[in-house]
Amino acid sequence: MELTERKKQILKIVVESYIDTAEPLGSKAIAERMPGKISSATIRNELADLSEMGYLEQPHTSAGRIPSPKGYRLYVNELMERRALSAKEQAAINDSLRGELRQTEQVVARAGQMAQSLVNYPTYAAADHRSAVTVKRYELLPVDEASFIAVVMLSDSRVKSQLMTVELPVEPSALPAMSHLLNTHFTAIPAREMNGKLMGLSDQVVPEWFLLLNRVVEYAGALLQDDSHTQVFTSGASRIMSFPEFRDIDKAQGLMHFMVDNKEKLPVPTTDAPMQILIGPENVSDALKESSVVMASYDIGDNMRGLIGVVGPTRMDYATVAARLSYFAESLTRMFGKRELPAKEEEGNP
Amino acid sequence: MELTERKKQILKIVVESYIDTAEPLGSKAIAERMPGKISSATIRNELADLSEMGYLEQPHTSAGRIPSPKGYRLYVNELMERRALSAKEQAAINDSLRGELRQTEQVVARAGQMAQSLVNYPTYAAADHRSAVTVKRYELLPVDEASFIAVVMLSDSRVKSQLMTVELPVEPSALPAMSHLLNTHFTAIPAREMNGKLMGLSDQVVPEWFLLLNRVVEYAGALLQDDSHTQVFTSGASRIMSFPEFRDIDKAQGLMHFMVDNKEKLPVPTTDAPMQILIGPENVSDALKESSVVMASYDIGDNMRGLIGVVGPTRMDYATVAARLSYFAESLTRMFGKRELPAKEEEGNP
DNA sequence: TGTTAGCACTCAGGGAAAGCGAGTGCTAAA
DNA sequence: TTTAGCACTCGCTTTCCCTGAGTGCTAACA
Repeated sequence: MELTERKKQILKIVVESYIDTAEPLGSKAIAERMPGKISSATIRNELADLSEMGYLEQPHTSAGRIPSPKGYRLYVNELMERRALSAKEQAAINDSLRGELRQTEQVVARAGQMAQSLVNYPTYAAADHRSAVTVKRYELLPVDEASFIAVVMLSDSRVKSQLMTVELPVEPSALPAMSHLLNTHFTAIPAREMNGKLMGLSDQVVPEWFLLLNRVVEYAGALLQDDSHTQVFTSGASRIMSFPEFRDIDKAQGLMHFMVDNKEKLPVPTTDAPMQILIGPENVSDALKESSVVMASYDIGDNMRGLIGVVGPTRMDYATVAARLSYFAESLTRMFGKRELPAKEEEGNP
Repeated sequence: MELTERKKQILKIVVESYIDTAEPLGSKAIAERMPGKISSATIRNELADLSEMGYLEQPHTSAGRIPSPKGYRLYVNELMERRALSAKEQAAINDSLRGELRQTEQVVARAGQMAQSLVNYPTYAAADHRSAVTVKRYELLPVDEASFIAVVMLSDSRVKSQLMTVELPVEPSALPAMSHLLNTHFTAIPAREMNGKLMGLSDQVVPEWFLLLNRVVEYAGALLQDDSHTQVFTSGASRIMSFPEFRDIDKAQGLMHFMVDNKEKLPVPTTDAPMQILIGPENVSDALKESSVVMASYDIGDNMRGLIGVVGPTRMDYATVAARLSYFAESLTRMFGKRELPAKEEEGNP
């Protein structure tokens, strides 16, 4: 059976109406919205075809039609108008970005919140390193005879530091030498290579240093493997419950549990595309089988990628969300994509 | 009217049964649970008295009785058995604390999660500084000709650092002198005094330094006022929905919204008591008027206080929650209360 | 004076029955 | 291929009734 233009048009009407009202749409209502004059009987024939082809479903025999996931997919791929944002909408986004740009570390969380207020669906946000982080430089600062500060500079220009106390007194004059040793052997390598390495250097290392160096190396290793940069933030999760499809408490709970207590398992993009949409059963997690997710990514510095996800019912307003989210992501890239504090790489420019 | 022993006993039975089943309890059922043989008619007389005194309520004329907030309050203050934990329960808590103690900064979040699994109600966690944080020491480290690392050590022994780039070249040799200046004038003072101070020192400051120093002072000021230590973590919030009193989607949403999107407004202790309980309408926030909150605090280091809160329906199992939570808070104080890296105070011991 | 038995009364909750109405599929004619 | 007509389906809502748990009150009892 062929998917004629008219069928597509009908599908589009059904999808958009259902997005709007969450009510099934019947043949008569469709007929009224079709351009030209077509009778409801004709529409019924078309509807039967569309159902047979799997683009529409019927909640029960005597109800109107609603889109199936396959129907949404076609809508998103072909039918949806890739709307540009109105000047007003763009201004709203730009306004929300103006001002409060904080530490790189907080950009992600804020971005999620802003997106939330833009799209009016729950959102989540996270960041990922595009390539492995390594240590760029160590610095040890004396504090008093029993403690010192370890400063670790990472390849993505983050700087981390920690106060450390050791049992054996620290000889302040020895710290530069130790820093040097660390900088020589423990930079630009992945965490897993760090573990054994100190052992291998035992002939070069004064035994008294060993404990202290070990502490620093352990700390650096923990930083590299630290998953706090993988931390996921959600905003407006409770809004889920205002959608009629989640008025059912058990469904709502399933989704809420996922969004607030299992954030880490929220989907991440599987492609490099600037935007990706997962519709209902296309989601891997069971909890999301009745929801859709729109994801967009943006650049932070030259080595990180931020992610914003929007969660909603399968009938979410893809056109609006996609338009706003992609504009927002582009704006973020524009703002944070080029590091305002360029990190000079050791290898340098040719 | 007097609150006789028997009345208290009846109240206790009603409260505990209602905590257990969330169902109103009738005179007959109460009579069966009373020691000795008392007829349900007698109980009914007592119930009428207790209702009149405001300790019990009736959902409707022909239902049994349920406790009023005043009834819960009496229960918590007088009737509840302050249970000690069984050895098994204590062991469970100790086990959960063993092992993964991370950075001080993460203790709070983990503590909330652990508490969650202990009490089976949603929890929240936060930390507060008992006294104002100030900067204890600055250190500026050269990176390259246009950037340096600012290391700021705070009075609570946290160490923060940030990479900074300045337009004017940084003369590495000048950094120690700048550090010294910062350490002389910008330590041990509150953030609000920092703002103007640099201006007042303009005669002592080489003009070229000004920009750079300003950046560092601003950074330090931001750290002191940083509210990230006021960040609130919640665990298991979605569990709220499994209580019958929150099967109503709108109630559930109200509370969820509060817990996941308005965490900052969750109650904090108003007294120094190790544990505080807020019952239903005793809560200030409207969203919590039908819930109860049990809060406990513990020490982190010598200058911070962690908070754990448990949120549940008014009929929450106060006895169990209070017992577990206080034991848990005590354990946390034992673990983190004395800083394992003692921060030497400038003033020192006498 | 407190306790108990008895009794009429109340009221939420749970079906069953009935009516409504939106929407369908099918048929036959245009 | 489109349209009008028609019988049929089925989820929702409303109404009504019944049941049973639980009450308050009264009068008798210890």
